[in-house]
Amino acid sequence: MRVSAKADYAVRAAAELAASPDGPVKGERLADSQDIPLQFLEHILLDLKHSGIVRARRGAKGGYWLAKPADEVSIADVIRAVEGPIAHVQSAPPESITYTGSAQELQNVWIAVRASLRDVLESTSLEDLVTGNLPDNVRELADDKDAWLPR
Amino acid sequence: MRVSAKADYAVRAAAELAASPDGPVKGERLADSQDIPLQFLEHILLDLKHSGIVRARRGAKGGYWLAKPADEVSIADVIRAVEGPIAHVQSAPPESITYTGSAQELQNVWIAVRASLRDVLESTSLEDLVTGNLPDNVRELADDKDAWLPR
DNA sequence: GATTTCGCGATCAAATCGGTCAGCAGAATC
DNA sequence: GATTCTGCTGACCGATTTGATCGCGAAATC
Repeated sequence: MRVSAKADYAVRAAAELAASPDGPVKGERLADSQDIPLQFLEHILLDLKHSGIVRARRGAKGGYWLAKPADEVSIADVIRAVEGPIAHVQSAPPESITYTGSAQELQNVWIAVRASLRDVLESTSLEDLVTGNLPDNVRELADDKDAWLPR
Repeated sequence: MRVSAKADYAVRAAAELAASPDGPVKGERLADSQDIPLQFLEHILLDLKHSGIVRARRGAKGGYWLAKPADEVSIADVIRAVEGPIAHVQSAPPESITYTGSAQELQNVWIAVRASLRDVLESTSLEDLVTGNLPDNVRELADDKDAWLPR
C-alpha cells in the first residue's frame, strides 16, 4: 500500500510537463526542476511515452511534451503507466479472487479499496494538479484535519 | 499500491479468529481453513500478537484468540500490524513530504489517497467482515458496477 | 558531420517478499 | 517429572522488485 518513488517521480514529471507551455521540454530540465535522477527519469518518461501519455523528439530542440491536453490525463493514468494496475492483491486483480469461509466478504472490501483509490486518482487530472484546483471530493478528503495525522 | 500476501493472510486469519467462538484456535486450524502456509502464518500471528490484536497460549489446548471484541478491531489495524503505515510515499508519510514547483499540490493528493483508504479500512471491523454487514460507505463502493471492472 | 537529445537494453546493489528450518520456551497431560 | 503439544523466534534462502547507473545506438538539428 505504498506509492513507489517511480510513481511519485512520474506524476511530478507529468505535472511539470502540464505546466510548461507547449514545445518540447528537455529531460534534463524536468530532472532538475523536480530533483529526479536524470537517467532514471528517462526510463520513466519512456514508459509514459509507451502508454501514449507523452511524446518525444530527439536532437537539439528535442524533449518531451504531453500527448493530450492536461485535463484529459488523470493521475491514475500516469501511475498505471509506470506501475501497472493500481490495486492488486497478491499480484492479482481483486475481481478475480474468491475467498472461502469467514473471509468471503473480503473480496468486497478489496473492491471498495480499489474504488476509493480510483475516486481520488481518476478524478484528478494533471491540470487540476498544476492549477491547484482539485476536484471537490479530493479537496474534501485533503481538508479533513484527521487526514493529516499519522497513525 | 498493492496488498501484499502477508496483509491478505493476516486479515483472513483474523477473520477466522473473529468467527470462532472464544477459546484458543490452533495455528494449524487457521492455516488449514484459510489455506495459508503454516510457518509463514505463525510469523504473521506473532506480529498480530505484538501489536495487541491477538493473544496466544502455548502447549496442548493452546492457540490464538482475539485480544479485543471483533467489532473493535478494524481491518486497518490488522494491516498496519503486519505492513506498517498504510499509505507511504517513497517510504515517508505523506504529511512529511513537500513538493516544489508544479507539483506543489501533490501532497494534498497523497493525503486524500490515504484518507480514502482509511475511510474504507478503518471503518470496516472484523465483525463487519465475518457477518457480511459492511459499513454503508464500503458497501456503496463495492456495489458500484464500475468498481468491478479492470483497467 | 558534429552535436544534441532521446531510446533502450544490460547491469547492479540493496531491499523486500514469500516462505522454510531448526531449536527453544511454556503449558498441559500422564 | 517426563513427555507431548504448540507457540516463539531468529536465521536463512531464492526470487523478485526497487531504484538506480552505464553505454551505445538512433534521430533531429545546426
